[in-house]
Amino acid sequence: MKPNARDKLLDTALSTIRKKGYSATSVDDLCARAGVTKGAFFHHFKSKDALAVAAADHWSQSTGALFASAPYHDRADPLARILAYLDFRIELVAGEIEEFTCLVGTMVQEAYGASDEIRDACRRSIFGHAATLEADIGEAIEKYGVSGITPESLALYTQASIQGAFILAKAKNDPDVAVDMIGHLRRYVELLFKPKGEEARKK
Amino acid sequence: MKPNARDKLLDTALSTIRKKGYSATSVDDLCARAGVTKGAFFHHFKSKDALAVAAADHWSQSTGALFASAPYHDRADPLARILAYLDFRIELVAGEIEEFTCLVGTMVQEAYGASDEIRDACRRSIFGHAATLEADIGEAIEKYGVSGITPESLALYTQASIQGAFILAKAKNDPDVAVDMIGHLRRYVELLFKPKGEEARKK
DNA sequence: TCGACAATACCGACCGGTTGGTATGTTGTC
DNA sequence: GACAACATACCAACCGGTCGGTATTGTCGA
Repeated sequence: MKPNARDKLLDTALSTIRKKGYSATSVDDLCARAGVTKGAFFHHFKSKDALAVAAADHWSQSTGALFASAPYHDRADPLARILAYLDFRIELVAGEIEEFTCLVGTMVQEAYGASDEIRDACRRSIFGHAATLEADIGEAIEKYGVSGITPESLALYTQASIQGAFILAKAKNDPDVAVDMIGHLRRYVELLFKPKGEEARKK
Repeated sequence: MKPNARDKLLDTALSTIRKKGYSATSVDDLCARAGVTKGAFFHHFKSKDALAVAAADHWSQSTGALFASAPYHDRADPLARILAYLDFRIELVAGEIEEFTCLVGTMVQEAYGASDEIRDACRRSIFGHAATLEADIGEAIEKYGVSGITPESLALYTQASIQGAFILAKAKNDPDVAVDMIGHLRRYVELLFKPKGEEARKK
């Protein structure tokens, strides 16, 4: 089972851009790491920016598969599913920083003003993943009678908090701070859905 | 009052790096925008990375002055001060994206793996600003009898959420989503400190 | 008050290496 | 023999950084 040049470049792009950023990652560097030639690169991608768009889509696909098969969907209660999702996000924060941070969150910061195509690919990835949370949030809102928020808005806020957690982890060069930040996000969700006047005792 | 080359370069760096990212901003570009020559650049900064560190420190200083003189300190109640701070942050989200997003949040994503000096300058800026919130949070925790969180942790979480809000605004190319995200952060703080007889009694 | 000197601020041509991108093969497969 | 999948060689523009030089300012003794 031999991966072709295109797949090797895409996989290499994910790790390299996450570690060095998009602009600082050169085509030559990518080719050398992937073990392919420059000719192969421009055979599969018409430009460096096109590779970035393809990498963002590849990212959407692989992370989509990861979350689709994650265990948090099993819970019967919609709030439990949301909290289990956040616990899963906490579990993912492990090892080196470039291994758990977000490709598209990193890339959009650099490229939002330079390339509409890259920005839009990153938007699709982030907002698309957020959309997968909306059903559970909507159910929880209805079940627990919460008012004043929409499923879309809260779903996006989970992603904002997690992206921000990655920034702080990078700044401090310490994954633990990201775990702490997602813990706050988890507490927010608990407080939001906590039935009034009743203390939900769990864990 | 004629600004010297160093100050012009620093001011230019803030806006340019916020718009294009650090790696994509060339020394020539900076010099052209600032109206100075390359000789002047390397007279004042020994390298491009040194300019980045100086720009981060300059950013810390100017934002520090902005928040120090902001009106939210006037409130008598510590929780009111925190909420007024968040309202102030919401007010700041106006105009073009590159005018309200965070220089060091953008820069640390690119440079955390490439330069310890830049990463540390960004860390000082973010964590230093967060530290200015700790006193108010500490007072509010004591006054409202909240347990389970530390002032440092919550202060950092405000910054994480705000940084994440900027990422989403960039991805969507829409400042409004950032306002919505900071609104969630504000709601979290309200819920955290809302007097709850039952929870205050226990533990 | 002044000239001598030094330090600082700034200039712009220049350098070697790297950049994204192209033009032209070569190879394997149907 | 057509076509996709690569490889090789190459390019002009650009990159961060250097260097020798000049203009301006500060200082201090006479």
